[in-house]
Amino acid sequence: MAGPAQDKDNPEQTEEGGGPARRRGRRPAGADTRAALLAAAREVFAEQGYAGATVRAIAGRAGVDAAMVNHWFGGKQGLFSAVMEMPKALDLAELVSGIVYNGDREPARLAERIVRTFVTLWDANEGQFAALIRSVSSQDITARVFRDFLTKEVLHRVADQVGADQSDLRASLCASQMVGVGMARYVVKLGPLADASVDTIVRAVAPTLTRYLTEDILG
Amino acid sequence: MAGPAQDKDNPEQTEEGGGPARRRGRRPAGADTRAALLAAAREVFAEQGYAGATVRAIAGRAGVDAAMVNHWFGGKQGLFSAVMEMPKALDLAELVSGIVYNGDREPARLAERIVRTFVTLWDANEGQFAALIRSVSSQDITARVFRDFLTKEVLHRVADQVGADQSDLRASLCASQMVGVGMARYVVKLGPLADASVDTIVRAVAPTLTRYLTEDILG
DNA sequence: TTTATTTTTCAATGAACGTTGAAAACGTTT
DNA sequence: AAACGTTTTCAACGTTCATTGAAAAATAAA
Repeated sequence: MAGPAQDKDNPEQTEEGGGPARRRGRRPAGADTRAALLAAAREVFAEQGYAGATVRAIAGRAGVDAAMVNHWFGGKQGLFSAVMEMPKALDLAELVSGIVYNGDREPARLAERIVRTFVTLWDANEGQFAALIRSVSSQDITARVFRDFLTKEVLHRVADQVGADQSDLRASLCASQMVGVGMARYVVKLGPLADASVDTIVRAVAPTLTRYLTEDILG
Repeated sequence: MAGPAQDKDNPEQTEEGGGPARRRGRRPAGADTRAALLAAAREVFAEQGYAGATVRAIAGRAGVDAAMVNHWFGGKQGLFSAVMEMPKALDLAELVSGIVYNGDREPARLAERIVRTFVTLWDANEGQFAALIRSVSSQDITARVFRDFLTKEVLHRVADQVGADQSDLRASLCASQMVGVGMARYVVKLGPLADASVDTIVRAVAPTLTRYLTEDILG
């Protein structure tokens, strides 16, 4: 990453557009440095992976000195652990609640709601899905944390809605198809799926989820 | 990555188990340093990502000096580009030929052959699928190269087998479900799919591919 | 054989990395 | 108001990184 001809290091410290140079010492009350570091770290780790993310870049985005990482989290690894124990879970969890606890438990419409909600959400936040995949595939412990979260907060709720047997397997199959669509549309950017409208994807994929939720899957 | 207490740097140079210390200068004929670097780089980039992979680690695994990366590829980026332009395509391409050019074009059996072949292959080579995903999601140009390869060498061949309309979309949907199964089984390691037998996965997933290949997908 | 060219390792370079200790600024307690 | 503890930046440290130039060894050409 080093070398003679390299033009990185754009300042981009915080939102203050060229205010007075920050003096040394404790800042005025109200600044939650710890939270700012957590938020910045979540972004940078997702964008760059663990090795690619530098402490200086994270601190820079949070608008504080790199030494604060050591002071608050004991080092880069500690910050990473802290990020992983709070993986921005609320948004997704609330989203799933909105899909599932709806009064309408008819499987075909439940499936359609799942597909449409997630594709619409991922379409709106360009790059969010790819960042999630990068994060999950970059380190083993990330995958473990994500799996625990997904199982507890999402799959079990979907499985509870369908009265069928093998509900865990059924919910996992649904998740696998949704992740596959995301990989094809946002990461690999396969033409036919990347260019398709939300409606097209719903028409194509929702029946697959319906089948996973209702039909006999084993012998 | 630096720090006071750190115990890395296990030699692990090449396969020669402690032979005479290699002398300086050109080595005897027959040693294809360029190819050795390419092979080592493919492994290390897949395992560590672009930022995590060091030139020293790659050269060490190839059994040569780190300076050879500059001599043969102009630097780390050049080596990465060279790796990506030859993404170990032959294995997968030949595999697909075996699945597709089989005489048996009946969609349901074609779908079953696809699912069984890929899951069996990925099961046999533990970590191969995860390494592929890490590689594809780590950098944009990797995703582009992989997409071009997948479209040309795999999807078009599958699409040619089914005489239906929208064959590109159909093949892409099949690929999305297979990638999703791989993510769930090998990367996130979702229990129900990670623990399931190959037969179970075939019974659950193959009908999905059959539907993508045959049924009316657009209203 | 002598000369030239290519291939390889070695040693060194400057940059960037994570980390640390001390000093400075702020809030809190006495 | 004075003392104390906490928070923050700064400056520096040692390490590791990618890269480079020169020397050494092998092959190729003369």
